[in-house]
Amino acid sequence: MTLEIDRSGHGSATDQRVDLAVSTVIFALRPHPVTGEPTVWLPLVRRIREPFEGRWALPGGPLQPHEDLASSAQHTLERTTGLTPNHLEQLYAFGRVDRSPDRVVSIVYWALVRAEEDAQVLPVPNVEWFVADEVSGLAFDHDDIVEYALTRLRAKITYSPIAYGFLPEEFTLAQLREVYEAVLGRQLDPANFRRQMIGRLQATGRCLEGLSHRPPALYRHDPTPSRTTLTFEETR
Amino acid sequence: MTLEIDRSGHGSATDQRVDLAVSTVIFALRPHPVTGEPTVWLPLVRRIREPFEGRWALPGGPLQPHEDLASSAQHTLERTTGLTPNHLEQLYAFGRVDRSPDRVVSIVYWALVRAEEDAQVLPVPNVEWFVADEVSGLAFDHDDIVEYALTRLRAKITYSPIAYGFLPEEFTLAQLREVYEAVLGRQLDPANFRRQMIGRLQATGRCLEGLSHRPPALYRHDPTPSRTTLTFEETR
DNA sequence: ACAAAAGTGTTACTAGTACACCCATGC
DNA sequence: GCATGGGTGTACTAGTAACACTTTTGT
Repeated sequence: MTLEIDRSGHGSATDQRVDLAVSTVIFALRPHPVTGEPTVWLPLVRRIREPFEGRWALPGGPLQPHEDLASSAQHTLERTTGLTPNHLEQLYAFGRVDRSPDRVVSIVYWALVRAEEDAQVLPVPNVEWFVADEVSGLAFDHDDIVEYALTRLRAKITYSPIAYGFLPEEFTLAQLREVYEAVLGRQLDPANFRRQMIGRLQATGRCLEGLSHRPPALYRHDPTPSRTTLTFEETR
Repeated sequence: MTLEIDRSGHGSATDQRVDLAVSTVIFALRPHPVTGEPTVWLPLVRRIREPFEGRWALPGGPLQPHEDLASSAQHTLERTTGLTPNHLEQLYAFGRVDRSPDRVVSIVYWALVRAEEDAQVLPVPNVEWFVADEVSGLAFDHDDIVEYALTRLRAKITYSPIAYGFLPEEFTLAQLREVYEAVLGRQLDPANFRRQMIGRLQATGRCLEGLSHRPPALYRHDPTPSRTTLTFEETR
C-alpha cells in the first residue's frame, strides 16, 4: 500500500485508478517452419502471474514515471530480444473497460528488427518466437492487437520506406523484394519492382558474389526525404 | 488525499504514479472571420487552475475507471459543444515526460461535427471557438497536438469518406466540394470533383431550389464499404 | 552450352488533371 | 437574352501491371 495524492479531483475511497502499460509488437523475418519462405515472426512472453497466467502475451510492462512512451517500448524490446529496433512507431492505445479484469490501458508500439542480428540472439527465458499470422489464444485482447499491427505493417510498407528495417545495411534488390513479398504475402514482378525501388536506393558499386548466376548489385537505403505520410515523431 | 493500492509492483513512497487523461480535438466548419470562406474551427477551454492557468487548452479530463477511451472523448465533446460527433477517431497518445509539470499521458481523439447543428449551439462558459490554423500559445503541448490533428484530417480526407462528418444528411456537390476546399486549403476543379465523388453518393432525386441559377441535385452519402484504410474500431 | 537470376524494353491500362463546352434556371 | 453555377466531353499525363526479351555469371 502506498499513500497517493489524488490529483483527479473527484476521487473517493472506492475509486480505482486506471493502470497504464506499454507493450510492443516486435516483427522480424524468419523462414517459415513448413515452406521455408521468409515470413513475419514475433516474440511473445509467457505470463507468470494472473490474470492469464501461463498464456502468451505481448512483451511490455507498466510505464515508469521518468520514462517516455517510445523509450519504454524500446527498453521492452531490448529486454525481450537483445536487439535495437530499426523502426519503432506507436500503434494504438487500447483501453476497453473489459479488456482485463483490472483496468489497464495499454499503449502499444510496433517495431521492426533485422533478421541477420535476430539469428544470433541468445534465447531469453519465457520468450518464444511465433509466426505472426498463426498466433491465437493470447492473453487479454492481444490477438486483436497483433492482427491490427499486421494490418498496419502491410498498409505502411506500400507507401513508406520501412522495409529496410528488416534488412542489413547493404542488400540486393531480390532481398528487398523478398521482404515485400513476405509482408504482403504475394509474388511481385521483379522487373517492375526494380523500377519502383531504384530511385530510392544508393548503389554501392559492389556486387554480391559466389552465387551460381549473375551477381546482383548491392544497394543501400537512400535516406533522402521523399514524400511519405509522417508519424507524429517525424512531423516535429 | 485518497488511500490507493499500489498495483504496479515496484512502488515506493517517492514513486509518482502516471496520470492518464483523454482529450479531444473537435473540428467544425465555420466562415472565416475575415474572408468569409468556410474554414476549420475548433473549441478550446480556458484552464481555471495551474499548471497553465488562464491559457487555452483542448477539452478533456482524467479517464474514469468505468469508461472506455472513445466514450470519454465523446462525453468531453458533448459537454463542450452540446453536439454528437459525426466522426470520432483516436489520434495519438502523447506521453513525453516533460510535456507537463506533473506526469500526464494524454490519449487524444479527434472528431468532426456538423456546421448546421453547430450554429445553433448555446455558448458554454469558458469555451471559445478558434480558427484551427491560427491557434498558438496553448497549454501543455497542445499546439503540437492541434497541428498534428490537422495533418491527419487533411491526409485522411483524401482517401477516406469523412467529409460527410461536416455536412447534413443531404447536400449538394458544391457543398461537399467546399468541405474539401476548406480542409485542403485549395480550389478543386468542379468537373473532376464531381466524377470522383459521384460513385460514392446516392442521388435523392430532389434538388435544392430557390437559387438564382440551375438548381443542384441533392445527394446522400452511400455507406457501401468501398476500400479504405481502416481505423482499429472499424477493423473489428 | 545451359540454368538461373539480373536487368531492359515495350505495350496496355488506369486514375488523375486541365480545360473547352453545353445545360438549366432566375432575373 | 444573359449571367451563374450545374454538369459533360475529351485530350494529356504519370504511374502501374504484364510480359517478352537480353545479359551475366557458375557449373
